[in-house]
Amino acid sequence: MPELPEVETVVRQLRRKIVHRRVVSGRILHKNVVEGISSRKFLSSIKGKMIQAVTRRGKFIIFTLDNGRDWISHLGMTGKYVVCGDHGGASKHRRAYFSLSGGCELIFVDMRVFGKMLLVDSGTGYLAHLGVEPLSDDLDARYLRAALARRRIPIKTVLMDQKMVAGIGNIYASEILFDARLSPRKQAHRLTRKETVRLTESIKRILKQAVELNGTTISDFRGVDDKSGRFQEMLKVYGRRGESCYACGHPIRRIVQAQRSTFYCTHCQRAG
DNA sequence: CCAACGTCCTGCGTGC
DNA sequence: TGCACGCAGGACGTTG
Repeated sequence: MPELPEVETVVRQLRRKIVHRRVVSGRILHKNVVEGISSRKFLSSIKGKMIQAVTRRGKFIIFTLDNGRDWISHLGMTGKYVVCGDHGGASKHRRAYFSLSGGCELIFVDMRVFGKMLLVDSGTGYLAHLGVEPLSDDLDARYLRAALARRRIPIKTVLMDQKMVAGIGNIYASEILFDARLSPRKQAHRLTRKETVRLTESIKRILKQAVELNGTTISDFRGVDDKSGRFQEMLKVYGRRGESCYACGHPIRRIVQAQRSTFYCTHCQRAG
């Protein structure tokens, strides 16, 4: 479900509610949720530990524990965390349950079970394969130009490659390319210097705006406290197949790239 | 090294 | 009504 803005929203909400609480007990309700070790081992490793911080890297959530280990979680397509009996905790798609100190409950709900949680020693570099954080200074036109130069695939597909830039998914890839007036079909290595600068600016502008609006709520995405994001009101192309482009009036087209939907305006985003 | 494709899951809407 | 199929905000392993 979530891309960088949604995960950032979740992390900020979780931070307010669960930092400095201890894990009193827990239950894993689906066998595929914990990766690498058994559910039993996972639970015994986090039990009694305090959550010192909640942070984000790409689309991963990191719960820093006070025993030198990180509890890392990915929401997959449909995962979400519900805290303290907030709306949604009673879902039949509950996959994990944690009782925290102070009478607080943390519940992981995930219909499709693509979400994951695992435990790593802090600083082992489990997330080291991820590319730069798009909202940090690490992402600039120079970095992007070098990264794109060796890729012989469409720019849309490259934008979603977490090893290049971490956090962009299917919705924001389309929105970013519309903002940059670039065709999603253009081969990555064929972007000009000028286009690369534009793309860099669009990545930052769109993601920053989406974070400010608490992400995009389509179908069932909700923040931890069940508030909707508001970026869906800003979507210019995603999910708008056949509708008129707000800029030029031409119909928005849907194509499939790397088995994912891409939406774009063939007039505003001409190849070439 | 790179690119393309299948797979892990469940549920919903659509059309026959 | 039933059923097959396409679609869904992701990532990774295998194959060529």
